[in-house]
Amino acid sequence: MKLSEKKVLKKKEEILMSAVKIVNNKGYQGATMEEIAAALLMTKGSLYYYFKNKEDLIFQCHALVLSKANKELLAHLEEPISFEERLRKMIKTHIHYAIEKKESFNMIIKPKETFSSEQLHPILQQRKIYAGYFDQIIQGGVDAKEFVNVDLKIVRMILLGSMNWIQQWYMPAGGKSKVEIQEIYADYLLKLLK
Amino acid sequence: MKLSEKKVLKKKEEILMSAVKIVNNKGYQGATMEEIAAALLMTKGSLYYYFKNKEDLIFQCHALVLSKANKELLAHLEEPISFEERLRKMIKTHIHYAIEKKESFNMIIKPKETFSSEQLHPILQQRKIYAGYFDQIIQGGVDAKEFVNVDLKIVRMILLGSMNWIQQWYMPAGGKSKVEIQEIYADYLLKLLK
Amino acid sequence: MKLSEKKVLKKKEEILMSAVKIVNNKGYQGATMEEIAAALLMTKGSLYYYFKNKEDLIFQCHALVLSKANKELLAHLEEPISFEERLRKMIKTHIHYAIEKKESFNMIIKPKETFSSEQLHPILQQRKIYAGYFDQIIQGGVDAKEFVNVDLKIVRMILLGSMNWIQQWYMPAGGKSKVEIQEIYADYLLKLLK
Amino acid sequence: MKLSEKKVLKKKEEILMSAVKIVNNKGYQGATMEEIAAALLMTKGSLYYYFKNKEDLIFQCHALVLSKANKELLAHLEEPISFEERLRKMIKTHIHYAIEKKESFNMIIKPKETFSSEQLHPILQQRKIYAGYFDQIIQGGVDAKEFVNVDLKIVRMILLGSMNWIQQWYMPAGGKSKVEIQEIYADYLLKLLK
DNA sequence: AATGAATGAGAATTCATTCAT
DNA sequence: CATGAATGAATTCTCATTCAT
Repeated sequence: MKLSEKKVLKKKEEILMSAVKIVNNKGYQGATMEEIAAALLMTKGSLYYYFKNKEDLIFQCHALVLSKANKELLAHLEEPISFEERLRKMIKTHIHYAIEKKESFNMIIKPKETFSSEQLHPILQQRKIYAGYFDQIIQGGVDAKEFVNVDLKIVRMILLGSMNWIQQWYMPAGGKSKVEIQEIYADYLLKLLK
Repeated sequence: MKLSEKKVLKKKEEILMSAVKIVNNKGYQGATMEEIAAALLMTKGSLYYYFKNKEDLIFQCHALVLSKANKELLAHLEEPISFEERLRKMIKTHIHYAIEKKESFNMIIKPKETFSSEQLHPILQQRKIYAGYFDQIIQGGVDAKEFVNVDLKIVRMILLGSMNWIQQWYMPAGGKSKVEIQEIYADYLLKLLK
Repeated sequence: MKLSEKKVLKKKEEILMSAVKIVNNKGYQGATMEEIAAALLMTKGSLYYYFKNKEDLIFQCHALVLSKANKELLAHLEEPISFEERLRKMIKTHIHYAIEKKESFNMIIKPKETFSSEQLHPILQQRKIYAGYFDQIIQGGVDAKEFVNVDLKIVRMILLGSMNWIQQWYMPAGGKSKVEIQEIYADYLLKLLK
Repeated sequence: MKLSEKKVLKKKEEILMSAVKIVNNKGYQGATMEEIAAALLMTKGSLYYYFKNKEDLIFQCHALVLSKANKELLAHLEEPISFEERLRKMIKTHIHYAIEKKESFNMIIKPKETFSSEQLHPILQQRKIYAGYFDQIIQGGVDAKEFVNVDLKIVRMILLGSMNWIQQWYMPAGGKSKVEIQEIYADYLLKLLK
């Protein structure tokens, strides 16, 4: 890869990182190319050098965020500790994302009708992988008799659903800290598996 | 109230019921007045006879859905049965809404940045009331020693969050039926309180 | 004329009197049928019982105001006093209209491009008659050697123009009273004829 | 100032010059963005590249015209000739504007209720300056005993009012020429000061 | 690589007008 | 007579997209 190509890639990611925040606050329709460009001190026109069109840009936002989250989760999966400990870490990681990277995170959890089906497919694929990591740990725990036998899919849905919801109400200022929430949620959610 | 006023109200509700579906599929920005009107075999202009502007129309969509959901939940609250039974019914009702009235339901769970704060307030107020019904039952159960002592707010959040998530994945065709899901969810979620 | 017809005429005038004010504040395009109706506690639709359309309504506003002003001026014209005295009275009357009936008055002085030429004509005709009254007095005064010989049309234009302008700046609260202005203007303007 | 900024300014002025004519023929409400754009062989959308919205565009029309008129008048104010000569020149300049730049001129004399008060203020300020130039000459003439003592404000109002009125009746084709009118008006109006 | 300028296809909104009741 | 309801054309405004420089 030539240096110039690397530069382009870096710039692309820079744009995506910034765009993620805006798209999340305003939604697909609400976010304007103008706004995305302005946040980067660029002009609208320049965005079209890097991305084919708006849909493409926003699609790549999703892809970027998802692959990052997946990578992080995968790391936990492979740690040589008990299933309960591993699931606990995954729960904390997920909550961390849900709270600290709220903007990016939203992209994972609702790809919506925004995309043409050809673009939607790889995103859903990634989501499936992400969910699979949880399934592996839960099933592993059940097999190892660490967890009681459960309906795998349903329990995973309860886990993810309840955690995804946190960002709807979490306020850094008042109430519990992120760490407290991580602990409490891990405790309660693990009760489902005991 | 005069007959004419009643007629207007009925028409308004008719419009809202139809609009809810569209707004939910396309989102606030994606739904157009044209489309909303067309679905009712009206013209754009007519909508403005009933609603001040787009924001007003969509705001009233939220208000309508919320008040209906609230009413239904309240009924369960007052039944003369054990707290566990009542909570079970409320869970089932909530899931029923989340699945069957998916469109309307979405409006309740993300009012977002769509609304001017003056309109947002009454919606949040209604949401608070809705959440309060769950709190009452949970606290009641704890006081009556039916449930173990829990962090009220957190548990309620886990309940609602996990249930709200159902609509993201539920597919009537394959897998479990609504009734099954209602039962399974109720079982699992009640484990948190035991 | 039947009683019912009289009633209609009365209602028409009532509408016109009210419309004049609105049209004057907002201009032809700015004034809406809605607003005109609302000021009379009627509905838009009802206006169309009395007037063919908006243009017709506003045209009749002009006609009404002009005919009233003309009638009043004519009275002065025929008083058995010196030309100077008569002109003085006419000046005062005109200023009175310009200040006190500002809204109505504006209609006289700028019929503009608002009207179709067929409607514009009678209005211009009336204006000509109004101007003619001033011409008669000035010419009469010149013939009677009360006034010096002047360019009739130009002087009349200076008179009317300067008086029409008063409403642009006159403020009842501060500065000179209406009566003072009437006196001062009469004094200055008569200097042109001496 | 960079070249590009200058270009924008030039284009802006080009648009304004064209818009002034249209706004004047049709008024604020009557003139459409479509029409203004078409006259410049542009599209509606482009106007919004240069101006925030219609109100902004029209506001800047006023500002442009006023500042031009003010500059011109100021030049006369400083000529080293008698007060009478200077006032005569100012009268002629004003009449020239009223006749030849009728469109632009109208904007000066009636800012109206069109503007939000925050925009209205600077316009009124400019008008005050314009009027002040006349006041200076009149007062100067009085002090220098060239003119008789007069009510400064009233006389200035008579001057401006009568001249502003010219455009209501002046027809290039028939009757007197512009130059004749300038002379006659100057003669008559100066009589007020003698 | 970036930008400034322009465009055109919608979108929301307004309002005169109509008409059945 | 009056009105409520509906309409549709006109108008303002937005924004993704293009392209010459």
